[in-house]
Amino acid sequence: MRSSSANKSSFQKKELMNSSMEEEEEAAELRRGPWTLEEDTLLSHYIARHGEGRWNMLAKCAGLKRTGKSCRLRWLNYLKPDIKRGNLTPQEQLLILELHSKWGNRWSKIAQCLPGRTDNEIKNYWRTRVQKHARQLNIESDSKKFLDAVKSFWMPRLLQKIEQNTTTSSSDVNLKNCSHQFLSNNSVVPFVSSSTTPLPPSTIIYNSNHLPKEISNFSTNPGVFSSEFVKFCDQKPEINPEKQKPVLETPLHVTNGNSVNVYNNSNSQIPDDSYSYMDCCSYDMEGGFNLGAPMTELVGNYDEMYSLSGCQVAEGDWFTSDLGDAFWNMDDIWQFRE
DNA sequence: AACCGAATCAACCGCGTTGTT
DNA sequence: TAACAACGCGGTTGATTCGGT
Repeated sequence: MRSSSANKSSFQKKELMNSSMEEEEEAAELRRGPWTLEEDTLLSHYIARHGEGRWNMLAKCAGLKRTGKSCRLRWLNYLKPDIKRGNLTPQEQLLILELHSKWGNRWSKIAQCLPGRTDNEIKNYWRTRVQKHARQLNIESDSKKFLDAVKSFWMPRLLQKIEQNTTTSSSDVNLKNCSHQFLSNNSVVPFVSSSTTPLPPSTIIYNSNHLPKEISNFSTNPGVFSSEFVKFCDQKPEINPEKQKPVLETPLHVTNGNSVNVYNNSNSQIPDDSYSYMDCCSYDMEGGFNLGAPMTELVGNYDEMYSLSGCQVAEGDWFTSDLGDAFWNMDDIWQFRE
């Protein structure tokens, strides 16, 4: 990338000087700072006609006095039609927290799991909201301590918020309105139910790398999907041997976006390698979802950290008192400006 | 109404990676 | 295989907005 002009002929040197002067002139002409409406229109129209890519050339051909880099960024972060505007939903926040705990600052990777959200937006969310609270608590935001606090207080609160939204929302809210399905190739598509049966809005299924293999082998009726909250973790928790097996009092229905699959204890359909990733689930047999129903027993070490319904925390943990209060009082976390 | 600090977020920058010649 | 261009990512900056006094 970095070239030296040493050992060049005088002709070459002259050429280089000319080209660098041209570059300087070009650079002087280049616009910086906020984009104008006119520039946005130029860029959008050009991409609509010619597609994206080759950004430097695109910038010139479109008549934009911007760097290719700047055009790319403007398109990806702002102009692209599928960009989602507005505040992050509790579901999205929850996902960010979980994925960040797994992948760290891999913003673009995290963004791939949140359709319509950009890496920049997620990065900003993390820095302005999450890190802010870490600072307030005098904890390093990348420390285990903070991670524990997030898992123990923040995530349950988000889950609670999701539950609350579920109760207050209409029962015929379809899952497609508020959730996404994470497919095995890591791409994410909005869930579109083939059924007219109302689906619970809080269902999240993600990181299907670890979804049971059986999922694709089931032939099922999509209309019977009724798990209230099903979540799979990509990160294998430390398993308490005595608690390894999830207790499914009723069959568990899991959707991969295309079909619904049923698991239960009796026929051991949940493969050993996958049930341990099951974080929590609850199920209402009757097709609706029953928020009053007890949660099915949690699996893995997360159950010692919290339960979905009660947000219980093991006694004696360092964060249960003062710090816990600090977290509980972070009401701004749950405020969503419209 | 004016000021000021904090919060937010769009945009920039540097650098590593990937693709092309 | 080297050189270069383009791309993409993560960190940082700075303009704008918000909220309190």
